[in-house]
Amino acid sequence: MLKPSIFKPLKPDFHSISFTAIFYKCKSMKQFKEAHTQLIINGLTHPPPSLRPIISFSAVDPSGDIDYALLLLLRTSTPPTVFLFNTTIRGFSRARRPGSLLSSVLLFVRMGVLNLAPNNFTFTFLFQGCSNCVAFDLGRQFHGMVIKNSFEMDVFVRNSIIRFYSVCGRLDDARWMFDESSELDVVSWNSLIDGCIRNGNISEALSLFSKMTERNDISWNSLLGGLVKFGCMDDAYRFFVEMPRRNMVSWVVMISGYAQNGQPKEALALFREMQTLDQEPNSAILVSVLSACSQLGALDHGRWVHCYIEKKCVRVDSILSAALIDMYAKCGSIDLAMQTFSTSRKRDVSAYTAAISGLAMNGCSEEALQLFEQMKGEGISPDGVSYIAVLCACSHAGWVEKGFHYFASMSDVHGIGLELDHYACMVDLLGRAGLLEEAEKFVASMPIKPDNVIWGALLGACRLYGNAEMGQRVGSLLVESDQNHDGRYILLSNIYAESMKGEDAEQVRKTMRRRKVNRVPGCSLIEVAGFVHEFFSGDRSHEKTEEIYLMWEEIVKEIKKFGYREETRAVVFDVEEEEKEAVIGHHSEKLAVAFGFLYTKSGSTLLIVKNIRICSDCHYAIKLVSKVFKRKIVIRDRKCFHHFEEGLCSCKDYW
DNA sequence: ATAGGGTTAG
Repeated sequence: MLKPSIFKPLKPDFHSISFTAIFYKCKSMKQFKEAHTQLIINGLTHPPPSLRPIISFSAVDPSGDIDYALLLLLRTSTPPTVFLFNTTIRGFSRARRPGSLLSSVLLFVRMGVLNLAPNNFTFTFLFQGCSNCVAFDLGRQFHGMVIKNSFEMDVFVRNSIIRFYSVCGRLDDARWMFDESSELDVVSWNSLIDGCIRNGNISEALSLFSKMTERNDISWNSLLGGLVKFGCMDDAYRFFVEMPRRNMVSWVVMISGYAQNGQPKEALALFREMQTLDQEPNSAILVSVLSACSQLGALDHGRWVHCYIEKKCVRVDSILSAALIDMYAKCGSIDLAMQTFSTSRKRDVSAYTAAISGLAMNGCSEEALQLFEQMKGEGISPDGVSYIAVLCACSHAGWVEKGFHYFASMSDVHGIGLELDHYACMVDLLGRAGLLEEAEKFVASMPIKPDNVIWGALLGACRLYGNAEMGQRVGSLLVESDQNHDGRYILLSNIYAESMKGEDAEQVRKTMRRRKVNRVPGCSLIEVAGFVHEFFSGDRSHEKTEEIYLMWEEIVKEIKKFGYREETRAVVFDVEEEEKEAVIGHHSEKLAVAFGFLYTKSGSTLLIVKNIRICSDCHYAIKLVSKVFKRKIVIRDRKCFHHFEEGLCSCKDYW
């Protein structure tokens, strides 16, 4: 709340200098706007000195309002200073929204019209904008102007250019700027090293790093961050161990890196190490740990983090809130997710989106759309991510018309840019509904080039509906354009096999072998008593293997009484022929179920996370298990949740 | 009076 003392009393001789003082005390956009209102009410003109703080804040502060800054800048009674232009350009450069770079450029042009000469600050900010937008041609023109105006020896300008060329993929130009420099500082080195990593030249980055004479904490963290972004977690960890001092950022980079690079177990292990060193995690680390829990379906771990947050009174911002909701939802506990959502105090678009997508993936499409409408009713604008959740809800429920309605409203009503992910949802929607021709036409009509994900969605639908003709057409293209993706070959080969084209199926498998594409092995995770256990297909490495296999035999014996017969359709390409028989019965989720039966309280719900899609045999078997043994079983596969209960599945056998 | 390189979510 605004403190009245800032504004009162208003004296009759109040003049603009006093307002400058007031502006300097303001700490939020709201305060600034109220003070500005007072200034206008008092009939004062807009002399630039009064507006400086408000323009700076509006343009640069994360909670600012860049449009407000622009409005004021263009309305000052006397021409604005270079400083004000610089600040506003800086604001647009970091705004990262459509058209913001153009605004920076227009302001730059406007400066010229007003005969204001740009300075070194101006160019530094312009290059930031060009880097953020990867605007190579524009940046090169600014580089020309820098040379003409003799700013190229300014180390700040120079470093911003090094960074600019690096992100544009012009490592040679970046290197040239670096080598030609008479004055280099630690930032120049960090920027070039980051550029090398960005452009895939890890060895050059490491060699430069070893040549650095001055290395502060940021240099180390910068190197770690670059390696992590490039997926080189082993290298990153080596430096993490080696570095002289680790600060909070180092831990964040490593733990979030593991979480983002699909190594959630390593993320949790490092988090534990951090705790044994009595280091307090910050909220960024907790977010990453929650993300790791989501990936593993590690509900106990996730709950522990939630308790920790409450015990330590960690401030729950919108990111942390979304991460908590997402964790519960991805661990199959949609009730806890919704409870967390409804008790969270700040519900912004990300918290809503997490809840909507949680409902959607757990098969509660109706509730998901209701919540979406509620969000809009509260005046919160959806963004591109919220729409992915909405379209996903429609897709799972088979609501084609609704899906198209929302799809159209994205750009029409909310002005949100349509991205590949949204198109992929629509292809999935049509494909799942069996409208394959329409799906193919939809792809053909896309204004952006469809990527492999789009074609993959179409191919999946072909398999589901047994459309061999389209499946072969799409699949043959896909195994060429996405050569390293094992799933494409498997789908195509199965499509051939199912339409009695055994030779073609074999041909696809040969191609796959020739290209040395490895199959990602099916793997299921189950958390029992705080430990995550991992099972592969036909796995015999677990210390309780004998018991587990015996238990599964027992289970099979029982469900056979209720009509279970092993099915083979889905496993045509699962294993080499001779192994097939042995492995069908032992897909990883079955082993996980057996393990769960052995080591959890009877009657408790089992949660299993699988890395690939569940096959129809396992699906059928587990439905029966849920009925015969009166046990709720939740399996999260690559695509959606399966809540098995009383012999039925929440996916309605449609996945 | 302004600058640059390192961190989290849906």
